[in-house]
Amino acid sequence: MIASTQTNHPLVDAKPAGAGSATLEQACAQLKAAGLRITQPRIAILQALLNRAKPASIEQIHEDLATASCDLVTVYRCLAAFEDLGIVRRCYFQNGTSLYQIQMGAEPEYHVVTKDTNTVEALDPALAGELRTVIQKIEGSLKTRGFGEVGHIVEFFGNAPRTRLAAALPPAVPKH
Amino acid sequence: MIASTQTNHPLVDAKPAGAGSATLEQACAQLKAAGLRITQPRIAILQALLNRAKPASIEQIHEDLATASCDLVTVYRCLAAFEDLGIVRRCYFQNGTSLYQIQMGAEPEYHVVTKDTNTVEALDPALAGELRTVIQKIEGSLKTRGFGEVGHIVEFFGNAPRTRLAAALPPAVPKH
DNA sequence: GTGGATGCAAAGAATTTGCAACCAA
DNA sequence: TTGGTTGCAAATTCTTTGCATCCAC
Repeated sequence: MIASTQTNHPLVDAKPAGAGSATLEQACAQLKAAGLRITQPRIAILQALLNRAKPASIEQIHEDLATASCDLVTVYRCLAAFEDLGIVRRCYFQNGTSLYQIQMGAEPEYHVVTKDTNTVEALDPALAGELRTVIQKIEGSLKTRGFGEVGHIVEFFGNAPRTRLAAALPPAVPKH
Repeated sequence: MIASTQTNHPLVDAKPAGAGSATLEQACAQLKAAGLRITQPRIAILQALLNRAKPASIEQIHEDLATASCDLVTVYRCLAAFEDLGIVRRCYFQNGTSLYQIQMGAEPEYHVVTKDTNTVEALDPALAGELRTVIQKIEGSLKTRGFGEVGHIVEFFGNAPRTRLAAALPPAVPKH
């Protein structure tokens, strides 16, 4: 259940790291390797994740399914399975909810979550690299100390414009 | 300075007022400054947080209150208020729950949460320093990019080294 | 055909809200 | 006195579970 830095799945690890962009095929291969079935809802959910690329909430993902919609419970179950396999990474949000993002064993990405709009942006690549380096050192150190299944959560937050703890946060004013 | 919030609470004086370590007086002063009242439940909760020093769940804090117990709802409300004031810092846990830790504007601490025992340990200080440095750079960069109220979440997870696991297996992580 | 997956409903858990009583300032 | 706080109960929201049905392999 952890955003492990590595996968344990030969099929995926064997893949040339060239991509960086996850594909539906890779994800399906991973499912298969784990003995899970390639079902219509799973494909639709993976598709939705791939389309977004950015972290999305369970609700958002469910809404994205549109015609290929399935039960919300199924989305929960599928995402849990995907997370176990390392296909998706879970991002923790300040209000306690989580967002899911396609990951596929690639290097973890770090981002800024904009609190008021609930959108996600990338960090400066150079700084993200530095961060990754430090995190790897820390995780290595933890493993040395004897910890198993080491993982981490890293999220940055910020407000894009103003917004103070307004009791009634006005809807993010989508374009008219 | 002597804005000394007079407390008739014996436990208060038991706490050493070391530099950098948060004290009940500081917390009370901060409450006062924000126009909030110094109530018995709030003192008890702050005390519990100070005694723990390490992140604790709302449930744990509530249990710690013992004789000075108050309603669980009050713990929720107080911690929310403390968080707004920066008196406590919230740590995000893998199962989606949060842990709270007294903070008081001091430098953020980073730790490892041991999944199986739900306990918390410090990181290697040197590595934690490196991490802090990178995070500060990133947050600075975000501010430059125009983000307001920048913040972050950083948590590491792992399973306890076997040696320690045998020692004590307290109630497992509150499942959710 | 078979066991894993799904849908639906219902249970649970965590957190919030409404409101009258209460008490710190 | 007075408005911030608390307690209790009920409501919400989010997530999980049970089980009969369904379908990928």
